[in-house]
Amino acid sequence: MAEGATRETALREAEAACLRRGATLTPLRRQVLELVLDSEAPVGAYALLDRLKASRPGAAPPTVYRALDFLLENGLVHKLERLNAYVGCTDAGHAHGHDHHHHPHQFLICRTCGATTEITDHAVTHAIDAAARRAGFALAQATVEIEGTCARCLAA
Amino acid sequence: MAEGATRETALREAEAACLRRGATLTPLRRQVLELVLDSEAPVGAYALLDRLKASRPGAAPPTVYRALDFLLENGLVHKLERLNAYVGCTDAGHAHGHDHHHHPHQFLICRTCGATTEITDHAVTHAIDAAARRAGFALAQATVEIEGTCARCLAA
DNA sequence: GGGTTGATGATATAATATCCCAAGGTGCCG
DNA sequence: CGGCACCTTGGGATATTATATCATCAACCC
Repeated sequence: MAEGATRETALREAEAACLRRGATLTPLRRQVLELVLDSEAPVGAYALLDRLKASRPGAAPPTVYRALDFLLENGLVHKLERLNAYVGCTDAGHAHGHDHHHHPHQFLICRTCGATTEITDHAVTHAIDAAARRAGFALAQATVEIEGTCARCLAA
Repeated sequence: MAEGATRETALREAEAACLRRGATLTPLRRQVLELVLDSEAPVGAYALLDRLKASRPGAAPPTVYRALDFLLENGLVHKLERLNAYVGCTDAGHAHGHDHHHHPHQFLICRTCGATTEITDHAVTHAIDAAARRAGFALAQATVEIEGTCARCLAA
């Protein structure tokens, strides 16, 4: 995120995805999405709320949580459970391949710089599917959050 | 958990593990561990606190969080990030194979009955290791939480 | 005794998330 | 037009999860 071009692309794709799904990307929701996309690292709900207040003084926790719920539902952002923070979905256009909004994905979270990378590793996905199947477990969604040190911080 | 024999075994192994590690399983820590082991499903910190108060009226949030921190450090319990809840580690004796306390593991969480199963699937572990390596990422710890419906609830 | 360390007690506060009710807007249908 | 259903937002209160801080106490070492 954060390189200008990507942000605009992501926003355009978000609007297209909502259109396809019959969902409405209202100004408020779009603004929260912009705030998430503008963050380098995962961003907490209350940090979003603070920034939102600059243009909407009346904003309260439910304001941002409702918008986040919508964005999560529609696969436009993801939540990092270990951090209680949110990131934009960078798997541009995944909706083409998936009717459902929860495409399989994993995160690499750097403990040093906080940067978070979304990946879609099919070997991981398959191994998890297989493990669930072996346990007779019907998988709905898998959370994979890998913590460590990113390549850039290792170099430094 | 929760079948009598397992509980006692787990407690004995916990004491042995602490001994090996030079850590002290004090009465308080042991009691919190018992409370976690006695729960069928993952249990929240404040639920533990309520139960703890029965025998320790003065207990406060830090009381239980400090005990949980110790138990997490020593690999005796795990935290489920999606649920903000805690379970006993059922990988009995993993400390024999791992000097460090964070042995690789995954969870299967049933949305219907809440039951949570810890598994250690080497294919998943390897796939994650490989994905991290490919990204030049030094893995410290991976959180894998698989949500869905367990075999028993599927049958019903 | 004096000093250090580790564990606990106790109060307060921070950070994250949800509930509830009301108000406005939009479209649909009679 | 009027009424109704639906979705979205406003706004306040509250619930839930987690940490900060300072004091106390016991064990141990020298």
